[in-house]
Amino acid sequence: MSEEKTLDKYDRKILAKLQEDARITNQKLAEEINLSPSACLQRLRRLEQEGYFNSYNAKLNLDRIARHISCIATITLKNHAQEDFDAFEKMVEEIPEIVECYTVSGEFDFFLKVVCPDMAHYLKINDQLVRSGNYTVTIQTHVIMKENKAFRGVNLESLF
Amino acid sequence: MSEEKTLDKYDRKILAKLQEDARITNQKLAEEINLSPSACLQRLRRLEQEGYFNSYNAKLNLDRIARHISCIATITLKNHAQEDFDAFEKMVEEIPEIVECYTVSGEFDFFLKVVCPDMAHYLKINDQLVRSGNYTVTIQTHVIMKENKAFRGVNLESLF
DNA sequence: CTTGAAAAATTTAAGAA
DNA sequence: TTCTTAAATTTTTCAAG
Repeated sequence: MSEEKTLDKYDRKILAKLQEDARITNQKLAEEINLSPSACLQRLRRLEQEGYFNSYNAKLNLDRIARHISCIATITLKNHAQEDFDAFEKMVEEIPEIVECYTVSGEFDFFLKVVCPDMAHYLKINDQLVRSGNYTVTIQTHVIMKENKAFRGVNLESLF
Repeated sequence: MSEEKTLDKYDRKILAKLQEDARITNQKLAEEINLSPSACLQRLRRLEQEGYFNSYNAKLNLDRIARHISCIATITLKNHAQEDFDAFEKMVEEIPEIVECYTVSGEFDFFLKVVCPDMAHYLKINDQLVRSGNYTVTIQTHVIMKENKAFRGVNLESLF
């Protein structure tokens, strides 16, 4: 089987490099970590096979592409039965403008990130979240005014 | 110059596909959008040149890689002079465990996402944010218990 | 845009450390 | 095992049309 070995320094470098640049060629990757291309490719395929990568995504420069607003919403459900959570999560899944959703501890139940063409559009989604279903929610909206630090991967050094 | 033309349907498909799979080969990409490989590559290079992509990132399956916790923190500065914002943003920039930071409207000034090996480590960062500098902040921490929807790009359909 | 040829990268297979 | 080398395949890139 191909399971549960610890990651050595080459594996970690491969993970780190691909976080930074998912479109790097295997050949450049191999060169940067001092392995032959075929050994590097073999490791990459093994890591992929074993589920170390969730996805490879291009991050678009939305400002260049279309007028839009991004919001972070905090959500508090009125009732906390499992079915209330399930219903809310199902709704979230079906709304494509909601690009991220987390269940959290503390004052709120969920954090959402929503990307919309404009505020009118956002308000429709807000209404949909508040009214649809038989659960009741409290929503606080925070418009993103500046992205000070965009997600470009975690610092693996600080996790090992 | 190579500026300010509107995106046609091929361009949009290229952007959408690369959001979904940043490591797709140009050949497969060309096939999926019904263009010849060379025409497709020419468009991709032009889009890159014109700044439509911010980055290409592999999303790691952190659960598979190392024990860790992720938190969302809401931040409120006590003083709102420009220098207070600048000082806080500078500190955020220097802490690698902070993987995202947004300036927002509403009740809070910032949202942070933080990835740490454990809660003890998180508390150190919390202290660093509260004490360092001559600004004062209020921090509320929300531990992420479940990632209901991971970011895999925006729905371009809803923006056009 | 397309074709088609040259250059580069990926993938596979054989064998060494 | 995991690596390296080297050959076969595939992809990328470039030059015309």
